[in-house]
Amino acid sequence: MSQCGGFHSMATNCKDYDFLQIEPYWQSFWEKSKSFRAENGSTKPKYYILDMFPYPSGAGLHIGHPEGYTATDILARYKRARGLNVLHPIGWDAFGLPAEQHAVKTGTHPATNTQNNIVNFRRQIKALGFSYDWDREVDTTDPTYFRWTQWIFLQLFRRGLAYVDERPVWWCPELRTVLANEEVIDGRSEVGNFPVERRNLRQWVLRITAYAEQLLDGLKQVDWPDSTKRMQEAWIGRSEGAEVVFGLEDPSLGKLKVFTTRPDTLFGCTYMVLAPEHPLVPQLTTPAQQPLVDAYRKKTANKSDLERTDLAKEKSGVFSGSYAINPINNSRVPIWIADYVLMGYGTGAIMAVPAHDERDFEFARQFQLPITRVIEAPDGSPELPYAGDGKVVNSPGYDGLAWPEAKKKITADLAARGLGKGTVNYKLRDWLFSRQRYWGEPFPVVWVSETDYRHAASVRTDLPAEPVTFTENGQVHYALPLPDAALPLVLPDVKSYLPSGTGESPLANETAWLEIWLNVVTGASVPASAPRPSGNEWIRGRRETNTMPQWAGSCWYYLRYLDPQNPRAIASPEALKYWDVPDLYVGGAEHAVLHLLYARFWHKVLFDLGIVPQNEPFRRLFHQGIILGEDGQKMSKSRGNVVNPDDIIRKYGADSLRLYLMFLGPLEAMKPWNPQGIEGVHRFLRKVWRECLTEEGTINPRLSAAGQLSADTERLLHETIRKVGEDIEGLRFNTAISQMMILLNALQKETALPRPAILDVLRLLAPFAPHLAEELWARLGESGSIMSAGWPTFDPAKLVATSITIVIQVNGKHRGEVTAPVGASESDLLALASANPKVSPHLADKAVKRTIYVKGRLLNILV
RNA sequence: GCCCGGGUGGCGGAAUGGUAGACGCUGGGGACUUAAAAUCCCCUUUCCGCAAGGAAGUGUGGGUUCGAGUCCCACCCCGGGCACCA
Repeated sequence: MSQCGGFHSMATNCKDYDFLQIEPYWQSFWEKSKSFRAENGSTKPKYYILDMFPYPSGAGLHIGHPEGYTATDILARYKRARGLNVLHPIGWDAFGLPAEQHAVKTGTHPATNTQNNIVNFRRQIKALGFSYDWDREVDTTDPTYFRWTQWIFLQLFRRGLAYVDERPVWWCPELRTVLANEEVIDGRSEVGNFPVERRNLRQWVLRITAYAEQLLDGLKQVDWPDSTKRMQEAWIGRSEGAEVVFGLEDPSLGKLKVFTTRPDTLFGCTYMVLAPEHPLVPQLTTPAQQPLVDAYRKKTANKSDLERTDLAKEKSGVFSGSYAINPINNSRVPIWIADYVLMGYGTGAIMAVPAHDERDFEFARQFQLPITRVIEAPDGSPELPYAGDGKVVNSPGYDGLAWPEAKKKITADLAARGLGKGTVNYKLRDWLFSRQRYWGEPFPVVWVSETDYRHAASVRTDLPAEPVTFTENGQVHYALPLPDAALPLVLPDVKSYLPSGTGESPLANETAWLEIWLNVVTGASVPASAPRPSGNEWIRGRRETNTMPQWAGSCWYYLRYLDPQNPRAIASPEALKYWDVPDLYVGGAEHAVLHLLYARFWHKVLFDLGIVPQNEPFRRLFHQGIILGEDGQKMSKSRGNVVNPDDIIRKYGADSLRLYLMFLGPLEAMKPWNPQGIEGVHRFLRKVWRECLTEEGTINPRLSAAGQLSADTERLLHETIRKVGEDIEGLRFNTAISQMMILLNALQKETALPRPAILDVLRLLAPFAPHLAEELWARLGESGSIMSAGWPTFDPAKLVATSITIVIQVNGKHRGEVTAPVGASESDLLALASANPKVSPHLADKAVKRTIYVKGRLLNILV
C-alpha cells in the first residue's frame, strides 16, 4: 500500500497526477494479484506473444528494449481485454562473453555478476509496468533450464547432427576463443572489435546443412518481413547446377570434379581452377611448376580471409603444369591454381568460362587465357563477359538452344555417360557450435577409448548410428554422450576464468572435473584420481572442455515458457499443443539470420523427433526499428547520446515513456529520440486526468450519467474505438495514440461529459498507459481492475454521418467544398457546386464536359 | 558490384489513386495571474497580396490518369544486408 493510502481502498488518493506514487502502487497491485498469469489447461482461446529476451548486460536496459516490449505489452493487454488467455513471458539470455570477461577481470564467478544484472533488468522492466507472467521467467544459465539445452543437444547428437571436426576457424587472440563466421565482421571480432586469424582447431559442428532445403522451404509459410526472408534465403544460398567430371591428361591421377551452375557453357571452358587447398594440387603440379605453386600456396595460406575475398584486388594464380580433358568435346584445358576459388564451396574446383563469367573473364585477361563465346546475346552485341539470356553457339550438337534448355540437355547427356549429374549446392555451412569458454553450457559428452565405447554401445541404446570420433596423436577418441538422466552437467568452480590459450577452455585446468571414472549406464562420475569404483560399467574418460555458444539457450526458450517448471520434459505435450507457437514474435532485425535461423533449425529437428507439433517456430515476425540518439546517430556510450529509461520514468513516469515510444513513429521505423517530444504525450495524459478528477482529486462534476455527447463527438468516439482496435491489431500504435488525442480534444470541448464515454476512453488507453487507466478507473468508483472490464465496442450505425462534406474540384483543382445530405445525388452536388461562391467563378461561361464523382468524398467537374 | 528499405514543413511524422502536412514538438501572439508555473485560445510549408484570394509544393526528370506523396520508367541521395559461393 502506498504511503498516501486512506479513503480510496483501491487506488492512491493523490490530488494531481503523481505518477511516482501511482505507478509503483499499481505495479505492486498487479504483482500481488498475479494479474498477468497465463493459465495452462484453460478452455479459453490462447494468444502467445513473444519478445526476444534480453542479454542482461551490466549497462542495464537500453531505450531500445522498452520499444519492442511496450508494443507487445499493448497487444498483450489488448488481447486480455478481448478475453483471450494471453501468454506474455520474459527471461534472460544470460550466458555470454561480457559476463565472462568481467569474471576474468575481477575473479568473481560470472554467475554472480549475471544475477546482479538480472536483478537490475528485472527492476527496470517492472518499473515499465509490462504485463509479464513472472512465474514463467526463464534463465538460460539456470541448471534446470540448461539441462534441457543439453538434452536437445543430445537429441541432435543421437541423430548424427552433431560431429567433431578439425577445421580452420576464426581464432581471436585477444578473446582467446574461436568465433563463428557470423561473429566476425571485416576481419575483426563483433565483440570487442579485435583482430582475428585462421587456426585449425577441433570443433563441435552442427549439421544445419542437412536442413538447408527445409529451412528454405519453410520460409514460404511464415508471415515475416520480406527483407528478413530474403536475407535467410540469401544466407542459405541455394544454387542448382551440375557436377561435371573432367578427365586428367595423366589418367593415373584420377578425375577432377567441378560444380557449375552453367553446364550449358561447357564448350566455353578454356581452363580449370583449383583452390590452393585442393587435395589434388600436389599431384597435378609438374616439377617445372613446383617452386611457383609452392610459393603461391604458402602465400595464400597466410592470407586472411579479408585479404582473400577483397574484390578490389587483382586476381592471382599460378599454372599447375597439368591439363584436364573436357568431357563434352575432349579438348585439352590447362589447370590453374587460384585463390578466387574457395575450397569450402562445391568441390573446390571450377571449370572457367571466361566469356560468360565476370571473375573468370578477369582472370583470363590477366593471364592471357583464351576466351570462347558460347552464348549469343539476343541483340548480337559482341561484348564480353556476357551473363545474360541467349542462345547457345559454338557448341556442336546444342547450337540454337536457349541456355536453360541446353543446361538440361547437357546435364542429362553427361549423366548418361556417367560424367556428371545435376546437383544442388548451398552457401550455408554447418554451424560451428563450440566455444573455448567457461561461461556456457558444458557439452554432456565424455571422450573414451574405442574399447570402452564398444562396451558402452552394448549397454546403451541412445548412441548415434555412427560414432563421433576424433584423432589426436594417432589415437582415436570416441564421443560418449551422458545418459539423459545424468543431466544437467553443471559447470565446476574454477580457479581462473582465463581460457587456457591453447584452444581449450578454462575447464581444461579442472582435473577433478575433467578426468573421471564414468558410469556408462547412469552417467555418474568420480574423479580419476580416486580408485575406480567396482563394477564393469565404470570406464575412464575425459570430459569435453568446450562449451556451447550463446545461441544455444535462445534456440528454444520460447518452448520452455509454455511449461517452465516441468522436470520431465522441455514442456508437456498438452502445453505444447495448447499454446502452440507464438502468434507474434517481436525483436530486432539484427537477428535476421543468426538466432532466427538456428532456432528454426532446432525446432525442425524437434518436430522430426515428434516433440513439437509444428515445423516452424515463428509464424509471424515483426522487427521494431532502432531508436537513434537525439543527434540522429546510433546510441552509444562513446557518443554520450544514450537515453536511460530510469531517468525518463523519474521525470515523466512509465506511462508517458510507453506512450512516447509508441508515438515516435511507425514501430518498424528507425527514428531519433527527441527529449522535448515526450512533453506532448505527457500533457495528453494529464489532460485525461483532469477530465476525470478535479484539483482536489475528487470526481470531476462535469462527468454525469445523464449527459449526452454532441452527434459529431459521439461519432468520433465510435470511430476512435474502431480505429484504436484496428491499429493495435496492425501494430500501428502511433496513429492509435493520435486518434485518442483527437478524441480527447473533442471531449474537452463538450459541455457535458457522459460517464460511459470517459470510461470508454480509459479502457482504450489502458493497454498504452495502464497505471493511469487503473488509477482513474478506481477513482471514478468503478470496481475491480480495468483489465477485467473488457474492450469497448463501437456501433457501426453511429459511424454514419447524416451530412457529408464533398470536395469540389474543377479540372482536377480543389476549388471549394459543399455540405450535402448523405443521400445527395451527383446532380444535386453539381447544382450545389455551381451555386457555391468559391466554385462558380471557375465554371462561369463554360460548358460542363464531364463530372467524376467519388461517392461521399469528391466531385471533379471538367469544363 | 548485387539484393532490400526509405527520401513529405524548422523537427518526429499522417494521408483505401480523391482537400498533402492529421496528431505532436518547436517557434510566435494572446487570455488567466501581482508574477511565474500550469492551463486555455489563435497563428506556424513557401512565394505574391493590406485583405479577399491566388500560385507553387511530397529527392530529380519523364509518363499513365479527370485526378499521383501514392502507380510505371530513368536517375540522384540516405540507411540496412550480402559480397570472388562458380
